[in-house]
Amino acid sequence: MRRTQLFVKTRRETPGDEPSLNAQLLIKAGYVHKELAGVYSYLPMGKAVIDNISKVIREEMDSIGGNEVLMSTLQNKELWQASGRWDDRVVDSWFKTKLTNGTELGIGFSHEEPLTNALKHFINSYKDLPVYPYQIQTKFRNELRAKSGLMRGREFLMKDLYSYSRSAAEHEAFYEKVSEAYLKIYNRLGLGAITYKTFASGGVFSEFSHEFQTLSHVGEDTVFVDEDKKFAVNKEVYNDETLVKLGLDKSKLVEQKAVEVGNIFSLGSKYSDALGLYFVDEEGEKQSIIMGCYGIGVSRIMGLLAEHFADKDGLVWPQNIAPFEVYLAKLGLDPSVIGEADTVYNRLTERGISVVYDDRDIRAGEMFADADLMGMPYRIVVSQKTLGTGNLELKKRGEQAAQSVSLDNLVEIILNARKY
RNA sequence: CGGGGUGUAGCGCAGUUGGCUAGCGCACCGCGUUUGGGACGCGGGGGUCGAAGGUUCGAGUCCUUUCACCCCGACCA
Repeated sequence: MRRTQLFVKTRRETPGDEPSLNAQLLIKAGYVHKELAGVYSYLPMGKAVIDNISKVIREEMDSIGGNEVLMSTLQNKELWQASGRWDDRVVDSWFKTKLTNGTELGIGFSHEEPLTNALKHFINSYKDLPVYPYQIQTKFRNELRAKSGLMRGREFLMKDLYSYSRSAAEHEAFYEKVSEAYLKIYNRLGLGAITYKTFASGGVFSEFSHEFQTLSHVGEDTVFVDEDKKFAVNKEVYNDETLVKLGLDKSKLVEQKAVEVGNIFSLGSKYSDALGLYFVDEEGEKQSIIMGCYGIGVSRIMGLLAEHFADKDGLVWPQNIAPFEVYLAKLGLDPSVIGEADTVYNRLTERGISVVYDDRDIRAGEMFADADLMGMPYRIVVSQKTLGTGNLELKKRGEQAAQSVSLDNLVEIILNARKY
């Protein structure tokens, strides 16, 4: 994309009402627009980052048998009354609204009830199970206090997967598969080394659950990490009895701040029974369905990545997450420079490399500052100087030195650097 | 929801014990000079000072109410 066709503009100054680094950087660099406290809109590059994160998640969900769906945001009150979750005393983060005729509606904060209800049209026999629907969709939660930029919003993007299994054993096996898929996702997002599967409280319907916690000084959670076992325990459930049960050595645990980037729950048959979703087994007997739910905060991860991969000059995206792999800077208005930059832009684009081409008539310093702030992994410069060498100038974001390389080499370097 | 802070141009801010035409920087428009790390000069446009009400000859400034944003806490299936 040409910079002259990209409507966003970077800012020099930090927004005064955003103390969190992730929101500061993403607003300054033109990735998001703040609508309200805890409510952000995604501008073109922010949308691209969301899509790139979603792509990783989607591929891993599909690989374990996920079926992607997109559920409605407006919710039927009766379904939630069936499970006992309509009452504000049970779920205090509801947003609710009304039809003009007075009928109350909910605005979805999760989707166990409507999804389970919809599946009643398709699940009858043991032959129809197991199934694993998931979606990447906007969730609404009326948090008392939004904070930490994109990391804790009232409206946010979440991947939610639900499993419907025929038995506890079948459920447990899938729960483990999801856990492994989650670790792959965090690896591919560049967070693998600092993300830990974490023992946590189970909420209402099960004794325990597992969270995935990424170590970060901006985290709201406290966990105790066993580095060797790559496992952690949330402070909420940290006690001697739990440590014994988990086989952890208290002396090896280190207390750390962390961001919850995922959570997996066993739900038993609470929702399937409440909504009347059953199956008939081989003997013709009606049986309960065992459910699980598995969440990943997509927009929260975007905030975390922005916060984690940054330096004093701005964002530093991993190559598979960056909205563009290349920031192509054309210096000056000399026709031969413009011609060469156009050629480079076309060649890279033809090879499937995503490029933002800064074709504006501005000074070099301003372009470089923008390139750094926006955080694309590669910066390529075309100028009178590079024309003289016959090569192009390539600089990786985060490194000081630039190198002089041919267009063909440059394409190879960028394509070979793709890890996933 | 308790406590604290802040609302002045798109953004960041200043505005004295109430005083005359509400300022500065960035951004934006025009002209010129510049041109490899956010250039400079000259000229210009943009404001119901968060909102409502009140006190006063006079309110950005004082009072009341209210809304929003930020922080701490509580909360976070």
